[in-house]
Amino acid sequence: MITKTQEKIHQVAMQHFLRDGFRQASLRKIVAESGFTSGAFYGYYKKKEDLFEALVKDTADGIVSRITKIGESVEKLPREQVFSGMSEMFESALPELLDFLLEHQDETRLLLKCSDGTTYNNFLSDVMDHEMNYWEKITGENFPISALASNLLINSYFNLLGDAVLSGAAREEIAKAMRDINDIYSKGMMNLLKERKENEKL
Amino acid sequence: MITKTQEKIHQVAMQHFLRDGFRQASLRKIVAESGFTSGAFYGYYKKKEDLFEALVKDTADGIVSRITKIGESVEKLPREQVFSGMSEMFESALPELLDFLLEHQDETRLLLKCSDGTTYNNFLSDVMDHEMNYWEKITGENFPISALASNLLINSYFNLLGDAVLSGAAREEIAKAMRDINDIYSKGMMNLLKERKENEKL
Amino acid sequence: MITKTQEKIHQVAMQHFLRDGFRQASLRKIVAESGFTSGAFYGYYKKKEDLFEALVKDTADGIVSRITKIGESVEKLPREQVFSGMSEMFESALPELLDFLLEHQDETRLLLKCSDGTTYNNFLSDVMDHEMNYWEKITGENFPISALASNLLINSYFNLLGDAVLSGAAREEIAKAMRDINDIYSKGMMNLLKERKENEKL
Amino acid sequence: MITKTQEKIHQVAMQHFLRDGFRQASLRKIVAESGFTSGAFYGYYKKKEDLFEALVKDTADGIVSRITKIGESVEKLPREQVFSGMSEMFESALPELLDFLLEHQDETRLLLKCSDGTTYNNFLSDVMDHEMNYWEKITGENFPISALASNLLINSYFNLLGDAVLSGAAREEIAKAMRDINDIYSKGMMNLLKERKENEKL
DNA sequence: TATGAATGAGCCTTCATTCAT
DNA sequence: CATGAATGAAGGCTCATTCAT
Repeated sequence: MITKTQEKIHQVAMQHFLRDGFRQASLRKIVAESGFTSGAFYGYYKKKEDLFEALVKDTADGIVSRITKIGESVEKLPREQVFSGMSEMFESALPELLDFLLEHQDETRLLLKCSDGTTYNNFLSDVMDHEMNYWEKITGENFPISALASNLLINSYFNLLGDAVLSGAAREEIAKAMRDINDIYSKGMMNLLKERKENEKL
Repeated sequence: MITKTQEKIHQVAMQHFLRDGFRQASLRKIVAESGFTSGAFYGYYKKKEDLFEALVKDTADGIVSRITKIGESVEKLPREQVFSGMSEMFESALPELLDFLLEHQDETRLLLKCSDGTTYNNFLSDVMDHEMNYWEKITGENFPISALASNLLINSYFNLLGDAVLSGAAREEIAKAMRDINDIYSKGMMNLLKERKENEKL
Repeated sequence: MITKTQEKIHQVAMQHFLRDGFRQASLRKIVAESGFTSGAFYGYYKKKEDLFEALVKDTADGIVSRITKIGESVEKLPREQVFSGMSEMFESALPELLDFLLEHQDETRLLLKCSDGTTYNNFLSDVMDHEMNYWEKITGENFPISALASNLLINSYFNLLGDAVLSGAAREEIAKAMRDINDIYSKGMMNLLKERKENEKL
Repeated sequence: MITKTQEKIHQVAMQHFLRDGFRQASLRKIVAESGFTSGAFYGYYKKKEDLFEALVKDTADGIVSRITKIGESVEKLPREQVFSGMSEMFESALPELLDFLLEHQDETRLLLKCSDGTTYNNFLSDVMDHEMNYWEKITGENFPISALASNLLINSYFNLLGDAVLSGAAREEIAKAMRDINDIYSKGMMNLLKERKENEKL
């Protein structure tokens, strides 16, 4: 399905895109370093960006589906349990997402740091925007933070996760850090919720 | 101190840099759209990047000094109060930083989103790296999260702040969101700390 | 090994370099007049200077090797015969060098008159400097002219040869002139040597 | 007659022209380093080249007149004495010319090595061409070397003189070297003449 | 499938010079 | 006398892409 030629080009392109970013990377150099000519490349791809997509698509889709799954789980929760449930959700969904990202670190970096000039630019934000309806439930009458705040927090959380994966630390260290961070987020939110409710009663 | 010519160039450059990013923006187009020739530009600046710097320097310096000031305040706290104190610190320092960023929204966006190809690339991360010694105090024996986790959190916090400012929301809305988020962070951390201490006693 | 395209570019470039010198010649004009675009050029060469080198390298190497050969012959002479021998050496080596230069007149002119801005700038002086150890023998106890004088003379001789070749005169006329000039040099030197020796005896 | 402004510009221009050559030197940089603006320059000179000329004219004229004087002396010699006389002429005229050149070393270097792009390009050759009628006498029935050969030799001699002056050696060393070289030239020529005459007799 | 020659637009920068003030 | 803003042309070079073979 994928020829030796493509394989070689992919391998070299990965290095270049990681090092220089999509736009700054030179297709001619990638192709030349792969041992082929420009013409050969265009037998497989129509545009430079198609090469980027080839490197990144599976990982991107995997991330989207995993994040979507988290969203869907949250959505299914009864409104009163959204809050307590969400933390557990994250906690239980995190390991798989984390493992997935760690197994595709290069591609993740491509998506998050090297995609300027491609449709994957602002990949994470776009995903979050797209799935935002899932998270909207946590905003509302029973919960006191604004849509803006929750939006920022959710985004921030996934950016943080990306940074964690790309930090270069060992898997276990990252996992522990993320568990702690999850704790902080959820405890912080629960506490805020409780406090506000108490205030309301007065 | 700044001529009409520069003013016009700055104004047009701001639009182009915001739209295309530093690298992708064409100096020729900026200058032409400003109503001048390339040669005129180089009477004022030595390099394309100098133009970017001219647009951004004051804001960048302002951000650095304000963040540094927060760090220094935290550093001065006695170790036992770092934690409770830090939240207050942030809370009290935030309004000024926030106002500053909101007053220089375009420049802030330039710094955070359009600086690829300039020395301001990764501006926030660099600032945080540089000031990291201030925050290290919160990692240590009395506090249970790893250096990685605290590093990620601090970075994440300022990125979130940047996103908030650039969200386009009204100042008050942003300020409220940030106060809530501060609350969540600090309550979350205090809670985690307390819980861990209780666990230790057993 | 060399395409029609390169051939055409070489031909046009030769004219331009001869007329304007390397630096003053416009690559854009050369390429355009050759019937191609700038991009085409850079498929063959990495830099403007590489084009110059392509035109000139073989000739430059040929000159260096021929001059080196003369130097080596001189070096092998026993000290007492350096002087009488050198003249013969030159006389016998000259025809080949002269023919070589005349066969590559354009390239020679490029090297001697049009190389400003390239590594071949000061080509002849550099060659002479590099081979200077060969000629040093003629300076010393048995010979009365200073290192400066001999250095100047040797340099002058080869510059003169270059001028002769580039004079536009017919081969035979040039050859005859050079033979006469060789005669003058050698007779002049021998005479000076003899006279000084006689003076010493007194 | 020459203002402080011009003086300063001249001084800086001299350095730049010596270092970079006329063409490669940047007028803007010269003027700026002199502490003035481009506009100021054009109050004194119409073109960049005029500045070069201002630096060089007196020296160039001095050289021309001195060389012309040598030529005129040679011209006045009766035909039979051209040969023996010429050597003396050179020998007697040399010191003054040499001193003149040494006193104007910078200007001489400008003329001989840095004048590309000005009317002084090929200054020496042009002078020699222009004065060539003076030297033609030494070619002819009584003298056996061709016009080409004598032309080359005369040119070569003055080039050598220029190199000597610019060698950086001490005045006395240069003078001695030139005396020796004169000797070689004249002895060589006399000898050739004598030998040829003897051959003719046979 | 792969070549490799060629395109054409674009890049940032430098220059000598002019001219209104 | 000097300023300094502006010109306008030119410079070498890189790029993604096309296409006949």
